[in-house]
Amino acid sequence: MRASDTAYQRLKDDIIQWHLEPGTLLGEIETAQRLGVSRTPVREALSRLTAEGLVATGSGRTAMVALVSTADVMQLFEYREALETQAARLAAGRRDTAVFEGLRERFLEGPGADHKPQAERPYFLADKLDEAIDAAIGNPYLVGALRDLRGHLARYRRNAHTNPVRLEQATREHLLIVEAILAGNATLAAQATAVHLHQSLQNILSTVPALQREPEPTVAAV
Amino acid sequence: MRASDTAYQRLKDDIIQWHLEPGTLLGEIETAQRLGVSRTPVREALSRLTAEGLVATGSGRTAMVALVSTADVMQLFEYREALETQAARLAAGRRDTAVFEGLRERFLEGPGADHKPQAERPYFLADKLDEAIDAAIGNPYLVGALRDLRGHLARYRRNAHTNPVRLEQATREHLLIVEAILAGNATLAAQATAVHLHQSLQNILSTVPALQREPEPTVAAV
DNA sequence: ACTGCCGGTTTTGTATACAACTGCGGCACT
DNA sequence: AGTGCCGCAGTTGTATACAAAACCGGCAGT
Repeated sequence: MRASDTAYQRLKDDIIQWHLEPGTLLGEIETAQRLGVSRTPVREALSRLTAEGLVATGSGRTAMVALVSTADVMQLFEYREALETQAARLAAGRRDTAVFEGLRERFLEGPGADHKPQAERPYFLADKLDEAIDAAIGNPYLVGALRDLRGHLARYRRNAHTNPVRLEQATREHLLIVEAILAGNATLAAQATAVHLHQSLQNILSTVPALQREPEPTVAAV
Repeated sequence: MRASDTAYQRLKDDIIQWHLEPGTLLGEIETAQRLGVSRTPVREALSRLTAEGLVATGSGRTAMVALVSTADVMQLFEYREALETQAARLAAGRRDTAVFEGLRERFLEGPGADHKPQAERPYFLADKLDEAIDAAIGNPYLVGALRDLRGHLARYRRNAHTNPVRLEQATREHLLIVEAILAGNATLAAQATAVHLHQSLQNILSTVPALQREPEPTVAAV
């Protein structure tokens, strides 16, 4: 494996798992030494992460881990809504019914049916749904954008982990999306997705009580 | 200005203006010599263009100008629909009425009113509309995605240039979008945008008669 | 004649040396 | 005391040397 790929993966993982906190400065020399490679592959890794939006470059080209904020997550979800409602709409028109039949049954099954720890199961199924939708739409532009988006979302997952009530609700929302896609109902699939995203955002915002009352998604309060 | 920035700009312009045709191989050494810089900035430029999707990397990491095809433009427009309908929807809720009033009047004015050659005027106004929408939504995720998208669209513009009837029709469609945004009617703004995109796609496809009958946007026939 | 291996050539990948720039601290001047 | 300039330290930007890997051709063996 190439050094630039490992550098990219390690940096991305560190950012997503909050080992590198938002705002952390990523000097090329320092990062290169930390990862045990030279500046060249670090540069490439930072370049890719900057394109994805996980790293931001301030004045003078200093790279730092992108900040998070209530305004940011709201903007992220506006973007997410654009992509995922379209994805659901298209998937409803092109899905392989066998695949979504399988998904539907797994969502209906009781916990533990597929040898997964119960706590991880909702995330596991959600990932499978994402994969199935990606495969169904088969549009590299859209799928690529969705992949980058998921990197950002993973950073906020940490905040939303803790609520079992929400987890069960999310599973029901996912099931509805699967059923709409299975029925070939594009409009319902898109709207069920929009509902799910709304609830999901509310849940994330509720984990940051101090900031959730921000009235309007104003321009980024970096 | 930095060498990597000029390399990026020159490559991007060359690709958009078809000086570099789709499929052209972009060897690092050759490109570096052509642009009069070393491989390092060329690498960064190619990296950025690859992230944008204007350059694709085949097996063995060889870079080449991304291909175009009927399937590709259809996929691009699915992605575009996701982004631009959401952009119009949000803009209707947040627009500065003065800005869109100004736009509306310019769309209604006769040709030549703003010292532009008549042929360029529709493109000029369309760009202004894009800028106004970007400013209104103020969402870096969405605006960034729209910017990259426009690079791709510019490549297809060349095919659509020639039809004055379509140009006039497009201007009317734009006017409707402006008026919907101005009225704060998010739903109408999104739907008017969808209509415009549909017509625009039809127009592009009609310029490639041999391929337009392709029944379904199947997986990219590279 | 075809297939698979092997070596050379050319490419990309990485490391590093050097140049240019940025930001900061201290100093002098007002 | 405040402000602006200057120089230094540390950073990023670029070029280039070298390493590794992929691609192509020819050759030999079947």
